[in-house]
Amino acid sequence: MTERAESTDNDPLLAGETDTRRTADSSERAYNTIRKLLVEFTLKPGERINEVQLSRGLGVSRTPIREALNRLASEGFVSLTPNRGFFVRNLSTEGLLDLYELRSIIECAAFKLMCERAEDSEIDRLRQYWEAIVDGYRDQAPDIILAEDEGFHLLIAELSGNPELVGQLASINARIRFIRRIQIEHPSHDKTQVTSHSAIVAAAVKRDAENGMKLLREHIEMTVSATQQALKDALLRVFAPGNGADLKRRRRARDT
Amino acid sequence: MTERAESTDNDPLLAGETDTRRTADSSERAYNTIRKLLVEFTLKPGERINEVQLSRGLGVSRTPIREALNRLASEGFVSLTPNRGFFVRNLSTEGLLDLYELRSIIECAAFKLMCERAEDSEIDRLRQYWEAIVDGYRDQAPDIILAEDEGFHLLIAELSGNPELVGQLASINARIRFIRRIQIEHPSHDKTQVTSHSAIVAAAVKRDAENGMKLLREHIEMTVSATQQALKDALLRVFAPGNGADLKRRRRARDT
DNA sequence: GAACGCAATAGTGTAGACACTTTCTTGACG
DNA sequence: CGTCAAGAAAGTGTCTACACTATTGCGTTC
Repeated sequence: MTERAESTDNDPLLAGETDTRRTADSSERAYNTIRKLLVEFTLKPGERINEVQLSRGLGVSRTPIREALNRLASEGFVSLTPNRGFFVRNLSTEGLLDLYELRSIIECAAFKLMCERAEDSEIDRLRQYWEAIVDGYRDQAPDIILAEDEGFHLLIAELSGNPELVGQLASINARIRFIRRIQIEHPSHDKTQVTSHSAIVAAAVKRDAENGMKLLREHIEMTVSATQQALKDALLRVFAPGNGADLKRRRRARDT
Repeated sequence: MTERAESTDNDPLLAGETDTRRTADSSERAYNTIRKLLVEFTLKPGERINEVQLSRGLGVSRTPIREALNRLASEGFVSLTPNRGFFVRNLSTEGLLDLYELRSIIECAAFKLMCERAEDSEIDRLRQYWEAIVDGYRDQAPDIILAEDEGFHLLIAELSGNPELVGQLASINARIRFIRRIQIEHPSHDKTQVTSHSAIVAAAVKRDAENGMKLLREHIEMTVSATQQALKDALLRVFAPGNGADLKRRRRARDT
């Protein structure tokens, strides 16, 4: 998924850009809005998406809604079954593990390639990026931490020199972002990320691919278990017994 | 124990489905048809896609055409610029290398995971798959070779136990399929794949992750250079000066 | 009282129309 | 002659309408 060519003429190479579509208007706004609804669990996992209702809510017709949903389907947020419509895809604990595993694979590969190919000045850019934010890191708002963290890892991907890796990582990030946010806000969130990142930067400077990959792998794995717990709590909260009013008519629970 | 919290009915498990869309009708057919047009270079790299023309050609309205194009955009086949429409994305030589690199990363990781996790019976499934086709492999039609080859590599991804890897690989395959076909049909195509695959199977049986990954990496890298030449020839053929009839109005030839 | 079938309702899938933007054409002006 | 401008043509983005499918609700039968 996902790249997009930007402007005008066809920029010849597959422009490593990261996000593919830009419908400027309703369609784009619909995409962003619906994505937010998904990310914030306003649209709940397993739930059927009512296009008409959504289109009323957003004040546009069903056409841009459907375009946005199609895009979200390609990106794995929702699924579409023939004559029944779109459903919110639910990321189970298991699916989450798979995604994190993929992320680990991509990031480790990116780190290795970065060590092999990046200019010294580029590596230095990574160092600078981290040093610029490391001090206030712990104290930021969750959204800021999240953005800075994603930025750090994305920068590694960029320095790998392979735009496809950037695209992949960005796409993965988008899918697990809501969970990461939940995890960051969760009481169990420890701030060892700071030391992890510093160590990773150090490995990069030394171009020690092996060690850096190991650190990355551990860094990612470390968050997984915490995230699992956070996810479980979040799902419990969203589907807490007693607020059944939300799920008006859910007789058939088979989804995805 | 673990998941299966009490969210009661809607069990939150993600059905690890891999592919998400299924529009059954015009939209699905449009998707397949357009994708074929792209893969076969009927729609040429850099070219602007005319929705009206396409919809006439397929005998449907623009609505399903646009849905298909949106999907193809998310998958990287085409790009969309705001008020100008969809363009055929052109895979440059450089972009091709990036894609192959990504493929190599995914496949190697999948192989390793397979070695770690797969049941013996599953590994045997891989062996059987290959043995069943190895004999007639060289003599098949290009499309068959391609499908069998993809099937082989996809099976490895499946045996990794991570559906995300399967999805990623499938998506990559789709994007480079047309080039692979060109390469298979190209005179330079040597059939060393047979021995490569056999060696990879052997490594899998021995669960020798290191060696298998090395073989895979070489196997993929080996095809890259051949493919590059094949791609160059193909582009030359498609854009050959003198067949301007095809491109009715291409005043701006600035592409690729 | 429960299962079945049929009508009514809700919802998706596609078509066609219209508004607005981009692109092309033509003609005037330097 | 070349440049620019204005109008015409082509094309996209979105809306509304309608057909067809799935779902719900109700009445009938056993």
